[in-house]
Amino acid sequence: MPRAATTSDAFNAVAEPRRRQILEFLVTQERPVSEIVAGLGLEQPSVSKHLRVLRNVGLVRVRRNGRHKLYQTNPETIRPLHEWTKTFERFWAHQLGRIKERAEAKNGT
Amino acid sequence: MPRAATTSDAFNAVAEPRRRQILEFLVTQERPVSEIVAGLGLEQPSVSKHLRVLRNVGLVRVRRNGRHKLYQTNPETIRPLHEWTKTFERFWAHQLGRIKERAEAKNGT
DNA sequence: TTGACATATTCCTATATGGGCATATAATTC
DNA sequence: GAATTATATGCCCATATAGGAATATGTCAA
Repeated sequence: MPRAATTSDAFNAVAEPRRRQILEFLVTQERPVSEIVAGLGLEQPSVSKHLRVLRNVGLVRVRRNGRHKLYQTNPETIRPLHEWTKTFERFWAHQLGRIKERAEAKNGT
Repeated sequence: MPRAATTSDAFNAVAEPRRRQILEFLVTQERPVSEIVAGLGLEQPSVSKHLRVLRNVGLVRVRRNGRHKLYQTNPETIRPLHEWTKTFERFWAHQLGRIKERAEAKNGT
């Protein structure tokens, strides 16, 4: 079996660095494709393809405006990733985390 | 160019659901491979391969103990992912969401 | 050493890329 | 309609899977 499709979920979509760049670029403001191309220095077809992947997993929203299409990051879809990483937070942060960790280790949890 | 290697960074390594499972399983306690196999119901070679990927990006640590090898999640490596997702946090939390909702309602999206 | 247990690696295969390039679709203006 | 601008898609290719089965390596015990 090959690797899961980039369109299968946000985790896979976000694994690609350029897509992360695009998401960062589009989070403060909606922008047309041409601005992404110019702003990030990527080829236009490449940007369109990445946007398609991002749209398929709901990481961006589109809106047509004349001959432009305005894309914007949909932050809600990033939230589950945040929540997942957050479950590990207590294991790197404070002492309380480590204490709890040890307690659970003893407990077999 | 194909997709980046799963060993290229934590983002790619974590894109695979089983590897996320393994990380969750190993975060509270170090465990031998056999326990991962039993606990998650995966094939042993598959687990070994996933562990290799996780080790290559620093997401797990290994320690030999007799004929067992004890693996444990290294939460520090997940931290950058958490930080990245966190940069979007303020965009899903408050007013921006409502503004967007209204705009989309008008737009029919 | 031999045997048993634990883990890692190798080979194979089907599939999903992501970039480059050319081209198609869409919307606007003349 | 024709020309122009903006974006999307199609095709080709090299590469990286992830699973399955078989096998190799490693460690301990008798």
